[in-house]
Amino acid sequence: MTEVPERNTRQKSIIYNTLCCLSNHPTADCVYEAIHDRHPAISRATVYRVLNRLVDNGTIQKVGVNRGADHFDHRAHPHYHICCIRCGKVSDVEMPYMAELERQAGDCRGYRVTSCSIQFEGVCPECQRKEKADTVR
Amino acid sequence: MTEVPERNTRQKSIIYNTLCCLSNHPTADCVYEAIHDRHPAISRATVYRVLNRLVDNGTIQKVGVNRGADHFDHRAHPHYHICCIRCGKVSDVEMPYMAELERQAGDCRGYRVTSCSIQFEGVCPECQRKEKADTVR
DNA sequence: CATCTTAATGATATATAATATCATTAAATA
DNA sequence: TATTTAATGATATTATATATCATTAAGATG
Repeated sequence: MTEVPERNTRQKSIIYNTLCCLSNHPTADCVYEAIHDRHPAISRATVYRVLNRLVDNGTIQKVGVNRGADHFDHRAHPHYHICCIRCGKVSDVEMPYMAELERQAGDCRGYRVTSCSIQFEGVCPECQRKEKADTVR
Repeated sequence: MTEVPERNTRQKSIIYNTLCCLSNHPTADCVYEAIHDRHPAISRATVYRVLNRLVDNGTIQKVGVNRGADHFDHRAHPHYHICCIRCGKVSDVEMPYMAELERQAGDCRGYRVTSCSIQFEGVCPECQRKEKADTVR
């Protein structure tokens, strides 16, 4: 039951810094690729492990999407995301966070609600432009 | 561009009927297992294909969850679901559907919003009971 | 500073979920 | 009944992520 001390490693700071620099909600693999050129010794497994640990920490957040790999957001505070159904890109949604939603579903079916996320899907501006171009052709 | 006719096969009706009978938001694999005893010749791949086709049809809906396989709901009309973080069970959430949410995020970042789902997570009554029992022990 | 304990890492194997491929079957139509 | 081709069954493959385990090194201790 005693708290296990967490060690600060070179890998952790590199992975976290890279996530912050990328900033565009990359997947674990994207973070790995970005790191790999300059730090070929850092393992893919370590990237997955460190990102998940940062999520458990509450330092960052994981953004699950309908299809494909999880994305990661270097900002931990609760907010919504939208995922492009064409290219998979994830962006922030500038909408007030509805903290009362969890409570609203609270009594339902006797569940104790622990989290509640809204997943928006759509077509990003770039992909809309591509669509338009294809239609004209 | 012409519409391709869809064929009615024995497998489709068996798979759809099984989904309706199970009713408890099973995964594709659960549907396969339920079918396999009585219909060993029906392939797992066919179960996946037919379920996805029914989703595309709008006959049923796919329920994506944070962790683990997608679940399927034989009812197509839009409503929310909650997934137990202990046992993975999926249940309906009796809460009015907020159709205006899509519009609310509409202008955001220039995305054309196509869908919006809320994913509740929590601990189901059964797992709460187990937890309590474990704490007492 | 040297030593010790063990958390963290790197390499790899494995698990899981789902799709792709392709020869064969059978539904719908003529 | 014959024809066309969508659908199927078997299997391989892909994608994402975790598990395993020997090795490394962070942080504490003397």
